[in-house]
Amino acid sequence: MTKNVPHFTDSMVYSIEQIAIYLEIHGKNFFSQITNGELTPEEFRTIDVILCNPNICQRDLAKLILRDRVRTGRILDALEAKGLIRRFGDMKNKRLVKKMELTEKGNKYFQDITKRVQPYLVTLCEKFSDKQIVELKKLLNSLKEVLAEIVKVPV
Amino acid sequence: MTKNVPHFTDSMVYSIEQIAIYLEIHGKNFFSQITNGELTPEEFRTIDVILCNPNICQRDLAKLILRDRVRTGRILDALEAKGLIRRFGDMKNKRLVKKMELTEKGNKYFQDITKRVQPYLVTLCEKFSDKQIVELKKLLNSLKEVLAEIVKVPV
DNA sequence: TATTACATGTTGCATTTGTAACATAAATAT
DNA sequence: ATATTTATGTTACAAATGCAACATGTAATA
Repeated sequence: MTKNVPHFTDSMVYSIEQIAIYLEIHGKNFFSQITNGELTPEEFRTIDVILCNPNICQRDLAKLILRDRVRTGRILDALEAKGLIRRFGDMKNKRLVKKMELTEKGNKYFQDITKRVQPYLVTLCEKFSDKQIVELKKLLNSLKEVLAEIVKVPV
Repeated sequence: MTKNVPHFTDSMVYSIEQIAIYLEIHGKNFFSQITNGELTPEEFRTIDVILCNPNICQRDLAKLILRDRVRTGRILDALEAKGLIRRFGDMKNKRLVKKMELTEKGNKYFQDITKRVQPYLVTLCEKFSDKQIVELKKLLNSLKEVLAEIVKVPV
């Protein structure tokens, strides 16, 4: 009697990966359009994380956006070059670290983009009831927690 | 009265993107370990799609794995070089196209990896009830359909 | 028939990303 | 006190990816 192993493409993981690809393609198109290529989706997310977590160093930021230190540094290089953030040295556990904050320009810019992103986020949810949205968010967050325990991010 | 725009990082989209990053990191580690770097997660997924969709040409495959033709072609180059698939010319709408099929070796290899992937997929679901799993899959598939309509994949 | 558009796959180059190593300095161990 | 480990950020090179263009052949159109 042969064991019936299900196809990977029927798994939840595959669905999420496909959704992520869609989101990536759309994000790239969307941002390149509404910002004239001045801001990438990843840069946008990073700014939001910086805003929600003031006074963190680069490595802490890396842990939050789940990217390694090199990549995180490069994102910040780009944001700094565009004048959207400012970097400054500071101490953390008696160690010199680099922290960052939004500039006036960055803040204004970010507010503007954030507003323009809303309609898209709403569109995605239109097919779902409020209750479904809540349920989906809850399940996704649980899944994220499971993954956070299993997966070690190289930071 | 200021409008209260929610943070992007509180959105469902952000959660999914983070989960996807976790899955990517883990997939890379996992596959590089159990296959000694011989197979990437993307190659594995591609093989599964090929198996589930026999007799398709490269472009049809590209549409299914949501990658452009260049990238799809390169994945197939790699799989062919490893002797896991065979490519052959065929006709589709009076047009010469390239199709592909698993080799004996590829089939055996794939079955083996598939079995080893199962425990991981199970682990991810452990925290959820069967009912929750069903619900989550259903919601994700709906979301995927919404995205499939909105996002045009450049193939 | 000539021309234009579409479908399919590939190539070449620029950009992005990943990996390993380096640099610095503090904490810890010997 | 000296050596080793840990934390943080950067640099340099290799690998992967994206994008535009090409190549070929069919369909559609003028």
